[in-house]
Amino acid sequence: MKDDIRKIIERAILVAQKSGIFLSFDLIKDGKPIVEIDRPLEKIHGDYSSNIALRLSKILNQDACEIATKIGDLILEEREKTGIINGVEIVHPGFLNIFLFDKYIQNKILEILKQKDGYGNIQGSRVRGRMSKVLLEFLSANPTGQLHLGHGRNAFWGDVLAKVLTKAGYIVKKEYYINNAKASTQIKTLGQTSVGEGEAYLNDYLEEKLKVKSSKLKVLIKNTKDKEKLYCEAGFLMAGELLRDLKKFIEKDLKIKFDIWFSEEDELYKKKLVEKMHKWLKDNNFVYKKEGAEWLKIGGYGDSKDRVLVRSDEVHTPTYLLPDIAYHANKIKRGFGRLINIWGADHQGHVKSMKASLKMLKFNGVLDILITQMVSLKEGDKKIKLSKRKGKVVTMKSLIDEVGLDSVRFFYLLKSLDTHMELDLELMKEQSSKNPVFYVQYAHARIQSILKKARIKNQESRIRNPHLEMLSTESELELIKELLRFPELIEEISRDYQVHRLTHYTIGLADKFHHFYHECRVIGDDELLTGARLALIEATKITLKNTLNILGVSAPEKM
RNA sequence: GUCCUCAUAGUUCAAUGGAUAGAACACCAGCCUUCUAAGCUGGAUAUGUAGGUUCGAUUCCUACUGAGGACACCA
Repeated sequence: MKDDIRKIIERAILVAQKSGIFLSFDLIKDGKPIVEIDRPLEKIHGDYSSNIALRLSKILNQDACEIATKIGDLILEEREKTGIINGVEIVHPGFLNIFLFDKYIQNKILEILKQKDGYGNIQGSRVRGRMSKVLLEFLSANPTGQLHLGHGRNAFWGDVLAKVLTKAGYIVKKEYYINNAKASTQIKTLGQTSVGEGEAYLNDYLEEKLKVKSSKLKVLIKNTKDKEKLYCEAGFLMAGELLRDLKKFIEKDLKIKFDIWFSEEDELYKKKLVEKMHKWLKDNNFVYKKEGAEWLKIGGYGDSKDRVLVRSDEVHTPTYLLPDIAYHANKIKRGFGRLINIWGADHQGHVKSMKASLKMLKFNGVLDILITQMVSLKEGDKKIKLSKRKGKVVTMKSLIDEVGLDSVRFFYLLKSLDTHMELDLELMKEQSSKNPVFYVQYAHARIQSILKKARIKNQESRIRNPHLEMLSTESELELIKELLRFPELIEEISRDYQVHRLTHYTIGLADKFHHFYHECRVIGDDELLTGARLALIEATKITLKNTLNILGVSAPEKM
């Protein structure tokens, strides 16, 4: 749609250049077309608008309105031939507002009906080869306990982004990185707690888990003399058990299916990838010794300073940096050209390190790291800090049990990742009945109800060859235009990752539908009109359902 | 002290540099003989402060104020 319009404007500009009306200039700048097509907020400003004349004003040293007028005239010359743009309007200071033929808009319904679940898929995606392969790593919570409220953002965002990118034509793998290396501090600490010699990570949940100590753990305690080794092994064992719970919760309760569960211990340490990376870095002169530790010369690659790679302790344990580099090198080796990581705000300081280390590896693909800002809690005026270790831990489980998954997902996905999300637990519970998710779901249920009635009245077959020109009232045309935004949105989100725009879109779409419902009766005496309107609500249902599917929110048949 | 993010209506949040800054909740006034009133229609209220860039700034830049986070041989 947007592309069609862009092409028409570009063609007009080329014609103007050829005939000497405009000087010659490139239509593409920095890899992007200079002709931008927007959807105006106000409908009196057209179906689409372009600021091209304002942009050209400087290049051509001409008044923007004059330029817009010239382009507009050329577009109108092709009006009948293309059958897309019906009219243009030039508005101060130089906007080119575009009005489409109703027929062109109406006929788009047929495409939606034809594509069904596939509606919204971007056809003929521009990305090919390695760059089309995306590894999306998210959640990756330490296997030391349950998921808390902060994890929800990461989890839902990643899940939805994966679906959007898939629709946009990428091949996406969702990966969960299991931080279970025996050499790591958190596994040792977990192990220490597990054998009853520490209190870190201890809470009701873990205590419950430890009560039913597995026989393996008992054997381990009995047979392992070396304390250090005992902690490592016990931690690893316990992490495995906790992970089983976690996995089940993620798949069953959060309804998120990861493609790959990547075990740090098994995939990186056992397969000696950490060791190999260490050697490679040393061989390539990226490492130097200082104060008994090994340092990585990462400061020269964009990080703010050099970092410790291997500690000065007796056993020379690596810091997180070494396995992380090995991990990312492995992602690259697996053929992914686009790496996306979703991290919590507490890892924000490592973004530079990670990017710098990939520079060392001469990675020529893309690494995007999304940071989810903190979730804080309040009850009334009191702020509560979320902490994994101590204090009040509110788990995702308890929230979902209380509010329901649809509501929770919708609520989380309504907010940009960059905002500091403040949850009022009381309000959330209250909102479970006032949540906009019900507004959206209600629209879907309503459509189903009408379609069901049409089926009973044997009117359903009319959808097949609808007389779409009957859809001429404002509320009908507005609804169709809203449906047509969906693929545009998928395309935009695949570039800016702003998943929450999709959630807001469902509200807007439901809004347009409810308005239409109020204005127009679907099943009536006029058979042609009934058929056309049935086609319209069928297309609305498809679009709404596809969007809700992406969000992971159910589209109920009735409410 | 340095770095990252944020500051919009009473509240929770929107707005690829665009035109009259949008929703929801709460509040007020209307609308069910008709496909689901979990709906529709109407109403009041907001861009932290001071500069700058631009035809045009909530958006970009600088300073300030305030909030959260990160600054380890933890991950």
